Amino acid sequence: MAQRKSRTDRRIDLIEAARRAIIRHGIDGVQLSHVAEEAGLTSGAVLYHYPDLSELLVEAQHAGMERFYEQRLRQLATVTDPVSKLVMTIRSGLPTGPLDPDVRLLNELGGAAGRNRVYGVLLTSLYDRQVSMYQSILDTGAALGVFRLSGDSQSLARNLVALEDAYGYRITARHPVIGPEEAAELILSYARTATGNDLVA
Amino acid sequence: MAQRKSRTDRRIDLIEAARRAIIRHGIDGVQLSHVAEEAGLTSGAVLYHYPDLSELLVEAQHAGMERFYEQRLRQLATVTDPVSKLVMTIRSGLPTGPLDPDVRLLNELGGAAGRNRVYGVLLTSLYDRQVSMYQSILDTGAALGVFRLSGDSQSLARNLVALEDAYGYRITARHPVIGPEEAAELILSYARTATGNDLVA
DNA sequence: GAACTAGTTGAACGTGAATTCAAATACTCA
DNA sequence: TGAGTATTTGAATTCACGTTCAACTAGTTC
Repeated sequence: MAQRKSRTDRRIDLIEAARRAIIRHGIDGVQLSHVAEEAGLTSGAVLYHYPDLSELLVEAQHAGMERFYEQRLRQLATVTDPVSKLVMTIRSGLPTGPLDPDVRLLNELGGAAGRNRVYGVLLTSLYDRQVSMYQSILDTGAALGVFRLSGDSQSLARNLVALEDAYGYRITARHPVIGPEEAAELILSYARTATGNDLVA
Repeated sequence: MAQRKSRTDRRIDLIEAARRAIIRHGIDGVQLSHVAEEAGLTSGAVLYHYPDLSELLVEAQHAGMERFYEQRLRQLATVTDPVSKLVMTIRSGLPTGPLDPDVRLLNELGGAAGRNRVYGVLLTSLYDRQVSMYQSILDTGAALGVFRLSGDSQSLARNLVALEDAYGYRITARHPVIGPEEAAELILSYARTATGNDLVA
């Protein structure tokens, strides 16, 4: 028998297992047995904690998103210079490679968000928070006179997040020439014209 | 009994039916019976034409992509002025609204492309072709002295397509403030700095 | 219009997954 | 230690889906 765990511990495990299962089989292709296998449990045990699989999937997506976002914020807090912040943030929004689990998970939501309102709301809320994150970096840099913005900070921030998203898809789809480095450089080229700054640390 | 049709006609119908079924149920959630229902046939009839459902799905995705791309090219051919071309192309790459079937279909591929090589290749090739499309518009405009490009045309084109893609996702996910108009304006703001042109027709 | 061919149906079958639940097991606390 | 509770298992059941195929139907050809 698998190691017995407390309700809360097991639920955390299951959320992790669901994350992996979604990445492996797709948000619409994942099934109870996949999650059970990832968790090293039987289907019955999964059902004991989550009688409704779709609820577990939503929680898994939610947790994955929060983790992704929190991680970026945490990294951001380690520097103060707006230029470093901007460059670091651009890099932290891109997958490390085609297999990056965080981005793979987020990408699963893209299609589903058009069909499922809950996923649409989740994804939209992540986007908006990321926009705010960029916007505050841009505003700070402008206030300090480091950046000379080419437009309103919100529009620029929206475009920056949009670029991240799109290159995330390109990289996970294994574009033969656009990898993490190239994508970062493409976004940076936009960020340079947007801020009027060379963006060299 | 459903109207009897020739092999080729029926296959065309089935590809259309599969397109609708994918949009409704997701690329990983679609099943034989969904396609049959959309086509007004029984599962057996579908299987008679496509013994392997996944092949039909690939064909449906392929057809949808080609249609999307050809449509853009055709529209592009109706004007000659680089400014009009650019503005028109930006608009034609965005969904008309959250329910736009062409973009909904393409979005389904995003997540699947990370798991399925065939979908990855399809999506990558569409991206590259769209980049070429933009690049030739930019290059022409630059040659005519209408555009003063802020960087190499390939990078600018890559970013333009990336922005389209990303806003396609935002719109189908029903972002409360970013609709087709707003997205077009955001991309145009980038295109203006990229071309040094006001882009007013 | 008879023979042939291609397309379609519907029922039968097999498979695999979700669901249910009694029994087993491990932990908690008195 | 022993009673009680929470967690997990595994087997039984049910259900939904894909698959097969004989029969049927509507065209096509001669």
